[in-house]
This record gives sequence, C-alpha cells and structure tokens, in this order.
Amino acid sequence: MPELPEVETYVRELRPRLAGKRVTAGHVYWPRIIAQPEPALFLERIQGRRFDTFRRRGKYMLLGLDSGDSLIVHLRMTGAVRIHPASIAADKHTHLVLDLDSGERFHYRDPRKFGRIWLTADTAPVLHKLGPEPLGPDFTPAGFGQRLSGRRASIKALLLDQTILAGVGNIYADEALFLARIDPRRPGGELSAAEVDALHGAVRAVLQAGIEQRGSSLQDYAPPGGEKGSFQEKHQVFRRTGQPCFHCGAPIQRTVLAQRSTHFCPACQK
DNA sequence: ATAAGGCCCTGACCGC
DNA sequence: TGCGGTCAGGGCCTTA
Repeated sequence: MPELPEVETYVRELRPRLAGKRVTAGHVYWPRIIAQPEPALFLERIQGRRFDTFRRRGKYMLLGLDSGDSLIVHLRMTGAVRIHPASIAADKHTHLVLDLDSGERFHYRDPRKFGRIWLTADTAPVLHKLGPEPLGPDFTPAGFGQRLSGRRASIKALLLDQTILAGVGNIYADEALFLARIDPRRPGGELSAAEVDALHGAVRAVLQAGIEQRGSSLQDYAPPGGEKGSFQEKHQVFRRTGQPCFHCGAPIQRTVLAQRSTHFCPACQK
C-alpha cells in the first residue's frame, strides 16, 4: 500500500531510470487503468515524448513530459512501475507498457487493477481536492485544527481523508496516532489544541522517518530500484495485533474504523 | 456539508 | 488436492 513515503521513494528512484528517455511506442492491455484520455489518444499523445520532470503530490506521481503533458500515476494498493530491459515480457498483471528509446520498457503492473494513470497538461482537475502536503509549509497546526473542528468522524478516518491532508494512508495514520498517544476512535473535532499540535508533529515525524527508510515493504512491495524499504521494521503498532506495545507492554489491539484495519495500544493511546 | 456504505479487483488464506 | 467463501483496502460514487 504505497503512501507518501513509498511514493516519494518511487519518484526518487524513477528519476535516474527515466529522465531524458523517450517513448517510442506503447500498449494498453487493461483500458480501465487509463483514466484520461481514452487509451488510443493516450498512446498517440505519449508517443515521441521525453520524460523530463519528476514530482510527487500526496500519493500521486507526476512524471512530466517535454510536450507539457504530465503522466500522473496513482498506484493505489498493488500498482508497481518497473523499467525493464526489452527482454522481460509483460505478464498477465501488466496493464501498460511503454517502449523507450533506451531499449528498455516502462511496465505498469497491478494485480488488483485499482491504480489509475492520467495523461494531461492540466493536473489541477486530478489534484485540486487534495489537502496540504504534510511535509510542506502549508501544513500547520492551526490549519489542521481548523479542518478537524466540528468533525464527528474518528480521527483515524479523518487522517485518511486526502482533502484534509494529502498522502497519509493506513500505515502512517496508525503510526502517527500512536506516536501522538491519541486513541484512533476519538472524534476528530474533540481533540484539544495540544493534541492537534502533537498529531501534526507526529504525522510529520513518521512520514519523514518513512522516507528515510525508503518506505515500508509489506508483502512483496518494493520501489522501482528493487531494493525493499525498511520502515516496516520500525512499526510500533501496524499489523502488530496481540504483540506487546514497545512502550508499555500491553497487547496491541485491532479494530475497524472507516472500513480500515486500525491498530493501537489501548493503554498508551487515550 | 458530513458520514457511512458499496464498489472495483484478485491473491492469500481458511475450513472442509 | 480442490473448492467455495472471506478478507484487504484507496479513492470515488451513491445514499441518507
């Protein structure tokens, strides 16, 4: 489940593998993966274009082309991008292949087919609903508190809401709430100013630590370089149900909030 | 406006 | 071994 640290790692590792390379041809094997424009036009517009800029916004990768278009990629749950030698064949889960002038190929592979890819000169319609970047200057305790005020949904659900904050997913939400010692079940609007402040700091801290570890590698997830991230070794609560809390020893508890597995220490998080 | 639930998908896992 | 059933989960859509 790629979240902000995993997507950031993705962009960093794709840059040296893609920069300056030109698309010579392409093939779409599962049309629904292409959100915009329709696949035939998508291939027509990307052909002959060269990758030149590499950015991230929330969990979206923005791969800029010399035409002014951006290839926007959202990996959702199981999406993966690889730059393979042409000798590696597309398997049944590979839904988009772009031939590159380097002799390599860009593969988009996604067993669950949840990911989406856009090709557009105007990224705003795709991204405009996103809240602030958690590691950027626009994410402030005051603004965060304002977005939470009056909300009755659980703070866990609100952390997953990309319009409040862009880039946090299930792993980093649980980890941030543990670091801030806040019970994930509490209504977001009921957090005190001090708690909002602590959570703001905790979100930044876990995301920054995640980036430094090159993300969390669960199941067979790995960034495009192939070397797995290691933040999963630092998880305090995520998928540690029944195991002792590293802080107090109480068993980590699992519940479901916003239809998502939620892990927390019932003793530490109030 | 907010909250909650369904949907898309398929590999992994479970019980028989 | 095989098979049916259940689960996971990000973002979007519908419903209340």
